[in-house]
Amino acid sequence: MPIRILLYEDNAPLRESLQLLFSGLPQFDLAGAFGDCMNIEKEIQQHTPDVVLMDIDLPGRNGIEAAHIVKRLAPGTEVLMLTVFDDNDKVFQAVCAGASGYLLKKTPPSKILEAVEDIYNGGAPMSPSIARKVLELFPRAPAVNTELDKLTPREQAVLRSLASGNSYKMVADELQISIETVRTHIKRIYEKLHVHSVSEAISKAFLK
Amino acid sequence: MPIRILLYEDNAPLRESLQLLFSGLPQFDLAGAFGDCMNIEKEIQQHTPDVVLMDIDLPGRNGIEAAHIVKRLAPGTEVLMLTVFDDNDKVFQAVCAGASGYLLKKTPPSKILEAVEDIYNGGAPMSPSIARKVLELFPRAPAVNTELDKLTPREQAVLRSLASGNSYKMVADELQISIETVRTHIKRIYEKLHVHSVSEAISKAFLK
DNA sequence: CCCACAATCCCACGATCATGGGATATGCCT
DNA sequence: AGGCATATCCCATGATCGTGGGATTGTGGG
Repeated sequence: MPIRILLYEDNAPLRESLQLLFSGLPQFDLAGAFGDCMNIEKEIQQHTPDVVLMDIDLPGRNGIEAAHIVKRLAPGTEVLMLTVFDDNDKVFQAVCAGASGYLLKKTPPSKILEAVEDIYNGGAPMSPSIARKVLELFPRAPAVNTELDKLTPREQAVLRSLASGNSYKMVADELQISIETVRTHIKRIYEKLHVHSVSEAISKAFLK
Repeated sequence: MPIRILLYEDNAPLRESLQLLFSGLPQFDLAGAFGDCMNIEKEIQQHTPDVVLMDIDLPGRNGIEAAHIVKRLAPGTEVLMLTVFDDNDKVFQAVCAGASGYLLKKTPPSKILEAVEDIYNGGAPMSPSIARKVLELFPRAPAVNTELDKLTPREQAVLRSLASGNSYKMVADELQISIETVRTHIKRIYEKLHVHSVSEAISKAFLK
């Protein structure tokens, strides 16, 4: 069965060339191509696409809003953003809107086709520079981390393992040390963070 | 100038074949290859690599800890994780540790070389399935909270209270219910989330 | 009018955790 | 050489948690 696609792109020449591109290939079924997404609710419900190719900078209602709508109406439908922007803000908004892929428009057509198949198969195709931006969005702890910094690397490793839901024994296995050593590390952690349970330690170190 | 690389991989055959792979190419300079990262501080300072290829599952001190160390000692050095794990937890930890790339070991050698160049040039090479995991880590507004949504409002309140480090008794006081009720709610939470401890529940509901 | 579900409370038993003692070894700094 | 931090391991005891029952109330949908 071909991958059913909807395309939203206000630039007519680009839209038509993409249309042409998909029309020649049996593994794709371009169900529709539109210059704006003012009626996207109807179009989504009518065509039930597997993948939506979405430009960000659209007239009237932009691609970010549209992505939100798609994910609300059809959570299983994958949204692949296609845009000239690669600034942090746009990437962040797109990700929060539920997009699972993000390609720059300079991406060669063959890569776009590949990306559609990728995203349909559960992947998240991204231009390398976009992927980097996504990573940079993560609150990578540097400043606010006063609490975590009090712990030695080993203690941090123990706490991370606990935070992922492991028991003492599982931590011991994962870190290749005895359970007694795990217990000792945890005692130190409790002293340093002034807490008295695993969940309290996780809370102080990671959640706030 | 070639890209200077350090390699950490405990599987000797794989390590050696990667060594061989790099040694034949002038654009790469594999400065060292090690079976563990117990002395990584020294090695980083001595070789000042551009890129560190890091296995996650190493004996003694794992790749996550090592990535933290690398980024602390040499923030400009890029860390490319190479691993068999693609679970949310490992990916999250790697990202938080400062890794900028994440490849599954099944990745063909040619793609690994490409990824090293990508990461050196400011990209963030990731296996598609990994990229998807990274996206899923984001707190998406309309709720990727599939897990949290399974819980009733009261159960969510209990779990939030636990996540802030409270004991059963403290939860009971906070929510003005008896400790037995708290225990019952927690039992339901465990059933619904398929977990067996407070920290595991917190992990499933909030951290992933 | 039931029935399912949410929310509340109770008990008992075994498993796990928290805490207080220890101990040894290694490396680093002075 | 001595002090300090880190990391490893051991044991005992009491507190807390995890799990398996059971129970009552109110609410909303079929």
